[in-house]
Amino acid sequence: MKTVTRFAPSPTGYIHIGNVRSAIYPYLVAKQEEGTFILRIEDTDQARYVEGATDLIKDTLLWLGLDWDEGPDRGGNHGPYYQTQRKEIYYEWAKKLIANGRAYADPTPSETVAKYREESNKAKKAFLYRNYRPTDTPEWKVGIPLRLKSEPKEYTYHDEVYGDLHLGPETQDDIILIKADGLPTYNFAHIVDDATMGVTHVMRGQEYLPSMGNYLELYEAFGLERPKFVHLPHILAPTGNKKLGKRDGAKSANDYRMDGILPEAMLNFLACLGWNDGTEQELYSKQDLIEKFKLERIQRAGARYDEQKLLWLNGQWIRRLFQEDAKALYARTQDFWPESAAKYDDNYKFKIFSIIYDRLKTLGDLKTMTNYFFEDPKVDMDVITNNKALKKLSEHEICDLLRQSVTKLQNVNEWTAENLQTALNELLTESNQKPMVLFGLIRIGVSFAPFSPALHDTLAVLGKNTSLARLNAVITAFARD
RNA sequence: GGUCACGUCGUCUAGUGGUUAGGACUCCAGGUUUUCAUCCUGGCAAUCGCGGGUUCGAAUCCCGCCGUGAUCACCA
Repeated sequence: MKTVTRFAPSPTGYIHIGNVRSAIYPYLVAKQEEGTFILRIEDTDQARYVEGATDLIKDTLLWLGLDWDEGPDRGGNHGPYYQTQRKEIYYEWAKKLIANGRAYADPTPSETVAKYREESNKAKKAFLYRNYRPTDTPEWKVGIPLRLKSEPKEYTYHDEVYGDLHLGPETQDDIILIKADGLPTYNFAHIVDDATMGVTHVMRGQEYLPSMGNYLELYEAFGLERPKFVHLPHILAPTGNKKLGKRDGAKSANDYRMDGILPEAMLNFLACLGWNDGTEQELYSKQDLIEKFKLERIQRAGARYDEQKLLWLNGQWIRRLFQEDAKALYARTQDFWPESAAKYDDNYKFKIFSIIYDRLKTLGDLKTMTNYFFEDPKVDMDVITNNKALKKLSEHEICDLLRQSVTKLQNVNEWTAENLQTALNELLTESNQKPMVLFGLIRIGVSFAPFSPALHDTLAVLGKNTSLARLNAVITAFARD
């Protein structure tokens, strides 16, 4: 049987990164078995529906490279892929249940149901509606909630992550199948959809584990074969033990994209949060993941969301992708340069990127780390006088050193990194200074930045005119004092 | 309260009867002739939730306990 998996989000806003993983794993399972990955939009909750949320979700999936085989924009043989467009299918299935006496229309007003619930809560008992099942039920029609007529019993099932599990009769209840607004509940719709779409692996968060009793009963009532169940552990918030949610500041994938996190790193990070292949590998490409992912190696305990590791992974990916194809990676940096870079061409920016990429944690770092390549830095004498290595020198000595440097550098005819390296080394012996002092001084004089790439690289990219002009500007500033 | 699940360094984890309990992130120290970062080397860090048992031997098997979380919607 062909493997079919699905990601079925609700368009109630952006999907935060904690939920993205439940799209990644089904994708990997489908791809590694040359199966089908379906995107289904579960938009049956009209109250929480957010306009544009579907686009946000699609963007996120596309950014991460999780393209779906069937679903919105792609079509497929099992559509429609929006639940609100599948009403007729649900009604048809509902009628099967009514016909064999496993569902009934419930005329009980919701206020009364609420009262029942309150009673149970007060008595400190789990609320089971079947204890209040009405005896006189009308014929079902849209407008009246349709409930499952549960026949509670023991169930045993296998979960690919959690192993063999069993559920007692107390877990089954007369759940609502179709709401008064005529739309199905998740509990009912997902089973019908998965069955009609041929889904072989039901993958979702572990919060659905307690509802399995009801689902198992539904599969049975429909005479359906059970799909494989894969419940995923929660991703925990950075602090506390609760699952990560928007309230903990769980950001959207788009937030990370704008911060300059690479999708490769995000995919790697999320996939390995609660999963590993048993080796000591840390860096996984999408292809690696597709080849090596194994459902049974998913952790059972929740994994804490640790942004530190994401950042590290991102740095690793920046370096790796640069080695693989520097130009291609550079092309992805367009939105991350400081404003002052706008008037410079790609050639110049690519040179900068080439000497600074290996100290970036995110592409966003470009914004703060490259300013001095595009505009002359403000000459700030304090930066020099407060410098640890330069403190010991008098202003006079510093000035002399600067002049000596300018003279030396002026004689570098072909302004290349190699030649500069040579000149700089000669200058070191001639001036009889420590690298910390001499190079530190030139570095600051030319950038006034807390850190920068290797000095000879920086000077080479900056160019002869700019480099010398900046050093002269510092000399002038000293003379003025 | 009922039901279910989970429990190895601060964090992510390896580990399925015999290991000095391994790796990664973070942190610290040293090195790579400037800074920052990369990279390399080394270090700190888990009495394997606790208590019993089985066994010559247990993180690994059994029992009990504790802790944590999820769930008990006309939300998904």
